[in-house]
Amino acid sequence: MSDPTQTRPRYHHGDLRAQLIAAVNELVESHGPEGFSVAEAARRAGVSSAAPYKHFKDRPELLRAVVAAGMDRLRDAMQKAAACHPAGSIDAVAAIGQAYVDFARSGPGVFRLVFGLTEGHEDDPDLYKKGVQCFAVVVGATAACLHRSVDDPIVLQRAYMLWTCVHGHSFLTIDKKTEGGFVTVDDQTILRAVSLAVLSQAENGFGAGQADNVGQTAGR
Amino acid sequence: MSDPTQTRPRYHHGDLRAQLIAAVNELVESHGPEGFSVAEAARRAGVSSAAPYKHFKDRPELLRAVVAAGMDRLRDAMQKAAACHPAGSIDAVAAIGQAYVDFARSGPGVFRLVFGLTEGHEDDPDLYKKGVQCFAVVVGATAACLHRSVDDPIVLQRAYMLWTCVHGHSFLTIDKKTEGGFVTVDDQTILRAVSLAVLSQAENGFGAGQADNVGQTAGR
DNA sequence: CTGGAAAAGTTAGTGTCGCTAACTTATGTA
DNA sequence: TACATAAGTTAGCGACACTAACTTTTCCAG
Repeated sequence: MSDPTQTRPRYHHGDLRAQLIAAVNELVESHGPEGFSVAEAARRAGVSSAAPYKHFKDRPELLRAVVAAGMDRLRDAMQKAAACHPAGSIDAVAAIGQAYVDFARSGPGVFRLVFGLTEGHEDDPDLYKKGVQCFAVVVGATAACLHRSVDDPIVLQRAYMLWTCVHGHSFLTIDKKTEGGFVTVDDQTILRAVSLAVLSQAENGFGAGQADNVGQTAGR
Repeated sequence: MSDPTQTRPRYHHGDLRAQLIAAVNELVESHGPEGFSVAEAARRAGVSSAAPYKHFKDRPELLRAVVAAGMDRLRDAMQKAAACHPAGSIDAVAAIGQAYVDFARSGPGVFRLVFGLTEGHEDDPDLYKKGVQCFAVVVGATAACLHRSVDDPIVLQRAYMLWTCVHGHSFLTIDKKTEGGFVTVDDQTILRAVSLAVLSQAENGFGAGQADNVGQTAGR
């Protein structure tokens, strides 16, 4: 009744629920977050404007389903990205960050829905759990990198710092705040620089040798 | 006709324009961004629901005015914060960051409006200019700190990195993503750590002595 | 002063949206 | 095969964004 991936054959007609979520995804990307309507989603799914309310209590609940699906995709993408690099490497951490930024860029509308808005969905325990799951990926990679436990306060703090930077970069890029030519940063540069800066402090002094090639890169 | 600060005496009744902006500010804080209506704002200002359209072309334009006022406040706050510390000091940079976070926390609705949404207002040249002005404050402090010119690519890049972290932290705190007890970060800690990490790289190796007291702080 | 243009407000009305109620139809199962 | 229920329908309500047409106030030129 709540898993959009498996089609439930006992349902009356098609899988309207999944179709509605897909429609909202499209609408959100083309008209911005909040720039959609239940009515329009129903229209695209070929049903009457009242039909969605058989599957979702109200508009926010439909939105929440879209957000939940988005968070699942984000978590999967980050896990997959980390798996491509040696456990405990800075590359793994940077790859997670890159996955995050890619997710934001490939679907700015949904990304904004997931993180930017608050139509009462931060109180939803399901979404909260998914959020924790996402953060857990970052924490895991951070812990491995620092050779510490996943509940070590230092690990949590560093993971959070990484998150803030990646999150901020994601938001600023999709908001086009980096355009105008006066800022030239590619993802690789910023992600590696931040990972290095945040993750090497707890170990020894700092990887001083790496520090100066950070400012050079420009293209991508 | 567009300056909400100076009252224009030649107008018919009161300064409805300013009152509407104020009303929307309140509504946005109490009902979330987008959780307001032109009609409700008019009601609060004591006029008919059609009156606002004598001052604003449509809903997005009213929104844009609110955003513009918010950006002005943000810029002023950052400038004021920086002025309390010696030019070129890390304290100045951290204070700017603190002002940014405070702005977000004191008015999450407006903050989200300024940075999170896209009801066509990133194309507005006025808002774009104000955005650049805000970033210029960060760039200025960064340049002073690094003893470099404000158009030095390294300065711009470092300023951008600072921005991403502060921006991300702001968003995650107002989204309550830091609650749940598993992350304990106070603003001071993260702001100083980030400023240090980002700003000391271009100079020499790194301020290694400071590196380890970063993880300790917990309360605020 | 005064007359008129224009600014700033009004009411009334349209189309859309969110959502509900009441009804109809298909489906799985006892 | 009967029937409970899931899944759809139409009709309708109240709210909202916005417009048109009208009224009132203010400013300013003569």
